[in-house]
Amino acid sequence: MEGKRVEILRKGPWKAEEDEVLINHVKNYGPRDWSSIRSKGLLQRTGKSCRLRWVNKLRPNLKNGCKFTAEEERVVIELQAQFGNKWAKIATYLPGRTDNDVKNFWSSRQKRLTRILQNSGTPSSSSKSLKLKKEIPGFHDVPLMEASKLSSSMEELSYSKGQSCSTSYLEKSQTSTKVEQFPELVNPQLYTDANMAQLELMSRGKHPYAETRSQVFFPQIPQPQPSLTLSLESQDLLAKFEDPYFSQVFADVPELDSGNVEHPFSGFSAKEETDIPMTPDAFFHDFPADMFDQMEPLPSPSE
DNA sequence: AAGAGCTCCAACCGCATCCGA
DNA sequence: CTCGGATGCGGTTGGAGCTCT
Repeated sequence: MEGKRVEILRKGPWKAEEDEVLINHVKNYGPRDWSSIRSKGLLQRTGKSCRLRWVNKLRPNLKNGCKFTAEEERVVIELQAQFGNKWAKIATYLPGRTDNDVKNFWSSRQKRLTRILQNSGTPSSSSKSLKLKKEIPGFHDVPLMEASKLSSSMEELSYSKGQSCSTSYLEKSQTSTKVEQFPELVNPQLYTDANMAQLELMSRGKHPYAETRSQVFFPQIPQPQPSLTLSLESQDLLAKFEDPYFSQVFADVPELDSGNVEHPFSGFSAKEETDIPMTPDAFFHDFPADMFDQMEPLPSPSE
């Protein structure tokens, strides 16, 4: 066996030192040449493993450890209905989220939905339903008049464990048309976690507000927001530009600078949590001319 | 307090696609 | 055109940590 070096391939959880090596590699060479990391002897990890680690954990501006907001939930649910299990594609619409995040979110949601539907046949069987109710503090305290806001209200209410996360571009673009404008019922399949919790209560034969009200109850989801009326192509583009890593990483990579990579959102995405320094005009200035062709025209102020 | 059950998520695997030689 | 390596993607799994009884 001489001449044939037996390579020990590391698997499993990453150590901080390994992360550091990986980050250094990306700083020097960009997010590519993953397999050279092993061939250079920097890490005993496969290129695939390195890439995955970078994409899912080390990439800048990831919302690691943050629960999906109600808005993100809605986007995932909507896009899943549209694209199917194209997690990578869906993830491009959710800044800071990876395909793995979306995939995990969806599968746990599916499990939960399955369980709820099963329990709906056996209302008394769900000791776990009680747990679910507990996961949404203040659930029973939401007055009926607030029901149409439930989806957004639950954004804060439903994630007892998750820290609050930064507002995404998507959310930001929609704050002026928050969900209170959309009380009407939409596709019942679009249950958010919060809605599912209500559904679960229903499945146990108990309306969340049954104690005080007798109105017909149904989970209420906001309608697609204006930003979602963009053509999918444009959204793709937006999502790419939105990715903060797009500029951050390449700014550090000299050999990639030749193209002078600069995206129209630079200066925006990095500060999206605080304020938007650009004027609306400047903001749209660099978009492709046809980008808004398929947008539904907003009513003019005079109307 | 302890054990069982459950959820979440990081990471692996296999297949598909891309791309350069 | 073809082949092989690199990369991307979606499905799956295993373990840590949490909740419930």
